[in-house]
Amino acid sequence: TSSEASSSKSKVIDQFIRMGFPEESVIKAIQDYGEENIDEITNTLLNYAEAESTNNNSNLSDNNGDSNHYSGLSSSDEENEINYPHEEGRLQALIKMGYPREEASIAIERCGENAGVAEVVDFIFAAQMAREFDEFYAEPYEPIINSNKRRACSEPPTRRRIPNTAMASDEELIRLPNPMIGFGVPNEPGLMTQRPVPLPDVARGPPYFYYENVAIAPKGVWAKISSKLYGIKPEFVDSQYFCAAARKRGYIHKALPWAERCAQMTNKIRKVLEKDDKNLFVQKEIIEQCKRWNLVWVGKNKVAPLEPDEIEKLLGFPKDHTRGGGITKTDRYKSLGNSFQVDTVAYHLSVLKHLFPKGIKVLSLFSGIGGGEVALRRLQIPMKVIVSVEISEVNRNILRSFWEETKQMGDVLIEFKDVQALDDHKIEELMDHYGGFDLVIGGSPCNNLAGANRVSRTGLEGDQSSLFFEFCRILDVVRRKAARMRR
DNA sequence: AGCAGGATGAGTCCCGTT
DNA sequence: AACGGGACTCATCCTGCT
Repeated sequence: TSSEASSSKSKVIDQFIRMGFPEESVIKAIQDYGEENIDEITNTLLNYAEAESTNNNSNLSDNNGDSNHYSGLSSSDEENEINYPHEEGRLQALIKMGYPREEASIAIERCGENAGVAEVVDFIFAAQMAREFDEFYAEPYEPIINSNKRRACSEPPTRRRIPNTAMASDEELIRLPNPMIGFGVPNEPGLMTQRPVPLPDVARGPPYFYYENVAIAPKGVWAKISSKLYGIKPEFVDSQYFCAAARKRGYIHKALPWAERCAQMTNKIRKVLEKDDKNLFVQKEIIEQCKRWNLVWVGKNKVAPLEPDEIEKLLGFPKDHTRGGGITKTDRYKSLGNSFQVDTVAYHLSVLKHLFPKGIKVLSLFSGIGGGEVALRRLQIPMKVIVSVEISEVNRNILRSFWEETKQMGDVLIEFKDVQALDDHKIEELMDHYGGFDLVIGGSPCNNLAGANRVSRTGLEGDQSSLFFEFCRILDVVRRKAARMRR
């Protein structure tokens, strides 16, 4: 903020501090490597962070308050953001930071006039990483840095050759990370794993899209999904890091299991608790059972299954979101069970906030009770257009009443019953009418993938789960049409 | 209809031991 | 490496009651 010369430097520092690294470490790393060697700095900082977390993770309070003002998503982000209103200003800043003029100006053009310098820098990084990713295809070496073995990635990126057979099997095997904390979680600055792999070139261009399904699917399913979605690697996250609901989803999210049928169990537990001898074993057993059946404490010695209201809250929906309009309790359980966890999705979608200040146009497939829409509203991203596809009537009613209640700016909510009814021609027509879509979002049916299914766990080709291919089809049409519209 | 209870089982991964 | 036990899972179907 003092002078322009120093502001470009502090920009780099700021960026790392915002990623959760201690300020002094950042400064030291930059002194050691020079601010242009971002990769080296990142590796060094990761090493520090790992050493820190293994040595002592208990004495966080010893730090004085000054050093931990890196509150991930807080509004201070916006205040620190230095906007260069004129293209020339931003270009100069980037060149000063050491980026080639040509690369910088392309990035500025692609990011639009409202983009801040930090965003443009992100874009350049992504482009650089994408190029490296391409090399991988030309000349095989280990593509994915295993998050659990950070040591392997903290070394300089030596390119180890691996046999071709390993390449083939890698396509089949997408390993679930443990723990599933995604690319980092609010209030846990130290935790960063499994950053989504840089986008392959084919995935570039609008619209953004967001796909979700159960993490623990039959073997090969996620590899197939990934290959159909431009080879982008899935991100696996457990919502327990965002709310009190612990479920593992691939993207990306998590919903609640069916846990309302356990009257017997609650009585058993009450009886046990009323006895005197509650030894350690019994206590452990009780906690175990509560977790298994998803019971909550509702009084002395009393546990109970979750009410729909409570599930609503856990999943991040507004109170009574699924209530009313003649909806039965069973239907509420069912609809909620199939939904997004709003906080988790909102965290992922938060990157869109500054990209669409004037509103976003969304194609929402398998909308359900509108988890994606609620997440966008939570982020205060105005929704100009929602085209929603949802087969269940009760769910469509819920989404419509949410829409009417919240009065989005465009007042446009178009509903379709069936993804298959949304044919290619219809999509193009809608895109012509509204000027394209900014985001395609949806989670396709998990029935035939979910472990709890005893009857028809038939995989991605199953009756319902095969609708995933409709997601791909629609996304592809939207992308190609968008490309044509840009010309 | 709506609701609650209960039976139904396998694929996958983790983690400890051999 | 290989093996085995344990834990886990956006489910489905049927029954019986109100």
